[in-house]
Amino acid sequence: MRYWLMKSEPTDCSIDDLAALPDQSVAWYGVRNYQARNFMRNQMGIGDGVLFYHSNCKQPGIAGIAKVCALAYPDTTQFDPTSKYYDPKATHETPRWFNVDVQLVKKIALIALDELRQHPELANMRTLQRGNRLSITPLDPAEWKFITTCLVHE
DNA sequence: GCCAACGTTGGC
DNA sequence: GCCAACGTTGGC
Repeated sequence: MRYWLMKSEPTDCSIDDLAALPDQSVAWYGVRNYQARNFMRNQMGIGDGVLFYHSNCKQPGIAGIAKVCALAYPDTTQFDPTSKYYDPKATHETPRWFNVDVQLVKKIALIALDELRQHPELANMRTLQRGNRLSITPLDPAEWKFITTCLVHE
C-alpha cells in the first residue's frame, strides 16, 4: 500500500468532474513524463491512496481523497492522432505511455497550497519543493497520515 | 554522449 | 501573462 499525490488541472478534470463520472472514476491519461509514468506502471497498486490536487489554477491545493482502482494499462490517447496526447512513436506492440484509473473516495474542503507550506510535518513533501513539476509524486505514509487525519475536516 | 535550444509546468 | 525551473530533443 502506497500513497500518492496526483495533480489535475481543474479546467481539465476537477474534483467535481470526477464526482460526476460513472463510478466516480477516471483514467489518468495524458501523462507524458517518464518518472510519473514509471510510478503508475511499476509501483501503483489497487487501493493505493491518492491525494487529488488541483494545479495551475486560482486556488491550488488538495481537493479530495481518491484511490487507485485499476492497475496501469496503455494510455489510449497515445494512439489517437486527433488527441493532443498523440505520440507518433508509440505503437500498440510497444506502447510508451500507461495510466491507472483513479476513483473518488471523498471530496474535502480544499487544503490550500499555502496551508500545506505552513506545516513543518510536510516540509519534505515532493510537491512543495522548489522547482518540482512532477505531476505524480509519492507521499510518505507519515505525510499521508498527517494530511488525512489532521488537515481534512468534515 | 554532450549540451544548447526549446517546450512545458505551474505558482504567482 | 510572466518567468524560473526542469525535461526532452537533436545536432555534432
